[in-house]
Amino acid sequence: MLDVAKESGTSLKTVSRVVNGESGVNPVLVAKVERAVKKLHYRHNLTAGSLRRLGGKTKTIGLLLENVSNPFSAALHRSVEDSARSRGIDVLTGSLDGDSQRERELINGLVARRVDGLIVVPSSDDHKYLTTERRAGTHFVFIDRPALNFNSDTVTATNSAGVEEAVTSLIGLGHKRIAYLGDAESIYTAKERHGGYRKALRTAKIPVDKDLEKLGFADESEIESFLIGLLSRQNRPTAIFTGQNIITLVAIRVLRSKNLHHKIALIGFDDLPLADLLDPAIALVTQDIHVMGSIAAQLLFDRIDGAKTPFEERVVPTTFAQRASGLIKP
Amino acid sequence: MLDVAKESGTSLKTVSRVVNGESGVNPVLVAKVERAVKKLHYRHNLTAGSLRRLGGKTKTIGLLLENVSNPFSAALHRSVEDSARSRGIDVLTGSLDGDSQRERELINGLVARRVDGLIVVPSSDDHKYLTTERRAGTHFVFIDRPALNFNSDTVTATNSAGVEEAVTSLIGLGHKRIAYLGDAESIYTAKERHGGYRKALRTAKIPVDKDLEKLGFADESEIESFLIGLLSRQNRPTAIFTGQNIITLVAIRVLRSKNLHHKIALIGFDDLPLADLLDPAIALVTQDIHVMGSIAAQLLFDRIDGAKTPFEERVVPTTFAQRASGLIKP
DNA sequence: GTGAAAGCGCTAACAT
DNA sequence: ATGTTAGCGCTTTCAC
Repeated sequence: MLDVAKESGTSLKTVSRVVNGESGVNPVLVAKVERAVKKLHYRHNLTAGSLRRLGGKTKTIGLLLENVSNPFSAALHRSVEDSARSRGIDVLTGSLDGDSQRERELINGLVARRVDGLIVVPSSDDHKYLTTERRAGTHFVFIDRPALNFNSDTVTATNSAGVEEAVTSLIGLGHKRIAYLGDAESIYTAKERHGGYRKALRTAKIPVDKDLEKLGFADESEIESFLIGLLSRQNRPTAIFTGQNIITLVAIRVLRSKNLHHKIALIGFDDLPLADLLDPAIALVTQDIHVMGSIAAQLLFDRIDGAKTPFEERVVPTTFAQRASGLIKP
Repeated sequence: MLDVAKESGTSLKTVSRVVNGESGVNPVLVAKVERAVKKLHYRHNLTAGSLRRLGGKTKTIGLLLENVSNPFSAALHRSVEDSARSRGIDVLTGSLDGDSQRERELINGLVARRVDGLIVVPSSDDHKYLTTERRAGTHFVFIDRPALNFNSDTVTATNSAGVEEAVTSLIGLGHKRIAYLGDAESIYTAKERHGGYRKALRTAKIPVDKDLEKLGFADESEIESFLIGLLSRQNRPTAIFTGQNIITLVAIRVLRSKNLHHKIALIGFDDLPLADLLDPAIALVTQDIHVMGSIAAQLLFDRIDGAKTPFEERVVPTTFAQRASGLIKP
């Protein structure tokens, strides 16, 4: 910058003003500075600036996802990126893969980079350790699932109500034996979704049959074998609700292989590309990921801008995309 | 850091040594410093460090993709993230959406953040402007398509050979009227893929029928209407090759709506989730995205480490996943 | 092995 | 409207 000042015959501060587009600089000097910038191939150094800048903002946020390559995470990423870009903020991303150790490592790393804030799909089950980080000035917004032992802004979907609506529709068609396959209840969303299933049964006064439920699978083959067992029973279910997209995928495959895909109803949670092109088209309860991401970004930016309001817990409605597989009668 | 030094009764430099895990520090002092760090909630500031550090490395790279939420970009992102993580490097991402203006803006922004290097799926058709940036010390690796007017390391797939193989297999089944729908030839990969189609025809001495080809569509409805026109002709094609996944999707829908999905062969380029579950299962030519990403990351890290070797053009083989839709006979 | 001083590239506060 | 000076938090160099 000093070189540019010398080359243009001005002072360091004037160069700074021009480079930052501040108003109130003589156009003649602006032109001189710009010529020198070009000549010397000067590139402004943003990181050096944030060192001294008031508030020390780096105009960078962190986004910690389950896995940047899964469709849910990727869509969330895009939504956050769009909100961030409109404010000139860059996004550092990372995949946690459900690993709580990695969550801590990545958060520490991003704090060391002095990100202005973090949007996190949490992988750990205790976030007390963030209290210190927040005191040091880093803001946190949780998305998809809330933090534990740590109060913060949170964006979730109506997991329970979404499942309840879909299962109720199955009951409306006359189904009484509805299987439920989901993730382990230790996962917040899985517990919520299962709760919605149970609530729908309770409302319809259908007793819970634990043999029709399974929560938590080690891998795809375990899903498959449970389903095969379920379908080969005397008194097999007439409908299946799958609480997560990999489980839905396996269910589609198994139903096909048993040639039951037109006989047994199926509704899944989470979007699935091409679901409407399958035969039968697959009914799904989906989340409005774009809205969730932009709300999370907005909450974070408000905190970064100094909002001192109480933490918010925003809940975004799910959508029930009813399709042929959800309309099969018992 | 000075506060920590005071608290621990040591000097600033000793704190720096401890915080950076340098060897040759008295364990007693290390313990003292660590106690003070805890007590004062000290957090190391990485960005300040890179200001003075030799070589000025920020341990950050930029990754510019078509759109972080599309499956190809997302998979590439994950692959690069994994390579970067193993070297303690963070990744700043951005979506270009085919906008060359945005490409320049984002690259300028990332250079201003002093990323050590960039991996780019280019959206512009002239990269001469990067020459200056490279001279300033930023390294570039291009992926999926090469840069124009700018020599650099590049990772691409065997677009042409992949299509050629698939079209040749159609010819082997007896197809002579094979339609080709792809992106505009201004896009490198689209041109390559179309070239593979033409080559397969030439080898088999099948004359090109321009009525069976269309390159470049404004939107999905244009794809749809072209296909509908194609299929309602007297002398309609017996097979279709689609050079990109959105076109493949539309083709699947149109073939179904005309009830021709079991009569006309279809092979598409790029992976499509659930493609094997459709009826018929869809044959696809796919890229090994994971390998492409890790090669790109490796090339970039080598440059960052100072490699002065000539620029490399690495080509990763595609895979032909033959399935029912590709086996339909004329 | 440890510490003091200089300075990375920039912005803030205060002149002029 | 423009310039000067101090200092952000750290690493480097070099002296002890």
